[in-house]
Amino acid sequence: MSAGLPISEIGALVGDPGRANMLSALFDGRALTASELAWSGGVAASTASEHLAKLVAGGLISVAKQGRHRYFRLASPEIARMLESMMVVANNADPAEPRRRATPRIAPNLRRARTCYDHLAGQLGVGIADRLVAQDIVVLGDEAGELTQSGLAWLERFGIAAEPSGRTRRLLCRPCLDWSERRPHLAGRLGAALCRRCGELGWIERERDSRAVLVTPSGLRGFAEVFGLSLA
Amino acid sequence: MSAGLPISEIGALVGDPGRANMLSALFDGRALTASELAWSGGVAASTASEHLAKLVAGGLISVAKQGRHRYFRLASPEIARMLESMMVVANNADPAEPRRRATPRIAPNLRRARTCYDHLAGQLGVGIADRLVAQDIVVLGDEAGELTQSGLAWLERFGIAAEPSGRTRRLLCRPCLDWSERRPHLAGRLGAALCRRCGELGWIERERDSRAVLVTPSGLRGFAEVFGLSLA
DNA sequence: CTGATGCTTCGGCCAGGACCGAAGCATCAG
DNA sequence: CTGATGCTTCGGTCCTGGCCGAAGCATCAG
Repeated sequence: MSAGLPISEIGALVGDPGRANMLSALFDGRALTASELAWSGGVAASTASEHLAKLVAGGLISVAKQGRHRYFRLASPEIARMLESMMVVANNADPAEPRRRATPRIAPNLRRARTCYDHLAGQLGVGIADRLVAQDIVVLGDEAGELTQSGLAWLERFGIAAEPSGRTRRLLCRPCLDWSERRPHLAGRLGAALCRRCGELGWIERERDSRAVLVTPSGLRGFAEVFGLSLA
Repeated sequence: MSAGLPISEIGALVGDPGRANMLSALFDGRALTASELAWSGGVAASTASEHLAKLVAGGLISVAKQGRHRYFRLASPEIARMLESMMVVANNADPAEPRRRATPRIAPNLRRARTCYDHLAGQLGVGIADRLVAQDIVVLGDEAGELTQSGLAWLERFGIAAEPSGRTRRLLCRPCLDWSERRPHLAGRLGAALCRRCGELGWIERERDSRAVLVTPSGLRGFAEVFGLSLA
């Protein structure tokens, strides 16, 4: 019911480097403790505490206390969507300027495979998207993607059941510009389902305290057999 | 190719009230002069000039000089998408806090009908969306909408041809949370096409120097006949 | 109980940046 | 040419807000 914040408040919340780094760290949908976020933000614990209080007050993140830890997470998928759209703009912006001090370097394991909110990103995510398009399982556009008829069958063989209802609750398939690869990977319900299924199959494991995803030995075989991906 | 700006820079650009107001003024896709934007931002011309320079440097807006005027517009549809997603977050955020000084009051004509980037918003926009859903012309979800079979025929009768190709270049139909009505209206290619067609029919006219849209007398009849809308 | 750990509050420092008015250019009208 | 208008640059003021360290609470381990 409330009239909501002015849009500038939202911008200002994301506009501080420390807070932006914290939000980026939360972007994969996991809950992190205040200490972890202080480290992500590159600030002292006291400063981080102030930042986190503002983010909570602004409704961008929510908090759950558990023992002597406080776990913070993004407050809603809308927040993740907003951050994503801001990343898209940030990546396209300002082609002339010499970079001030952009992301210094991408850790190789992050570049290899990581999560992006609830789906797979990095070389793995982009590779999967490429193969699904090449095999005519999905047709991908600028803002949305569609599952082909044969794609539906393929998915069931892979162990992902067709959605029962809620046909438009959340977009089935959406391209998401990959931050490190600069090419789209799959988001939306399909992206999340693929990520979940790969976890069930034991093909991937999430690393502690990081968005990085580890491909298991059986995953190496699986991605090669099913997707034709050779993950160097 | 460039690594792009850090996301915090983007946030900071939107994070100033003056700049945010200017961007909101540009949100309907039109080009405005520096003076007009100074007024929108509620700052002196000199201050506005500095803000505009920053927005241009950050790639959020582009400029075209024409005589002794300089016309500014949003640099790309991605920017509009980003602003929209930020508005969604702003509207949902912070249900507790007493509003600091939100948008003081919505001008009645803006509330009645206005443009939102390239489609219709306000009571008119929401009303159209309601009717199209009620008449089973579109099915609307949280993130996307679909045109029904009968809807396709209806659209052709209304004078909107089926899209020839580019089936997924831009999302056909997308709900967009209406800022004043707090309910969705239609965006995407369909929203833009409807807005354009209503203009062709002479049902609506854009007001000068404002996002407000005027419903003409023939528009009053048209909206009543075709959509069953009585626009008080 | 005592001590360690996680987090927040407090006090104080400091820089960035938002702001304005006046002056300086550019463009157009006459 | 002169004067009006649109916009930017410059100089200077002011204050918000980010930052830290130290101290204060809470929670858990022993």
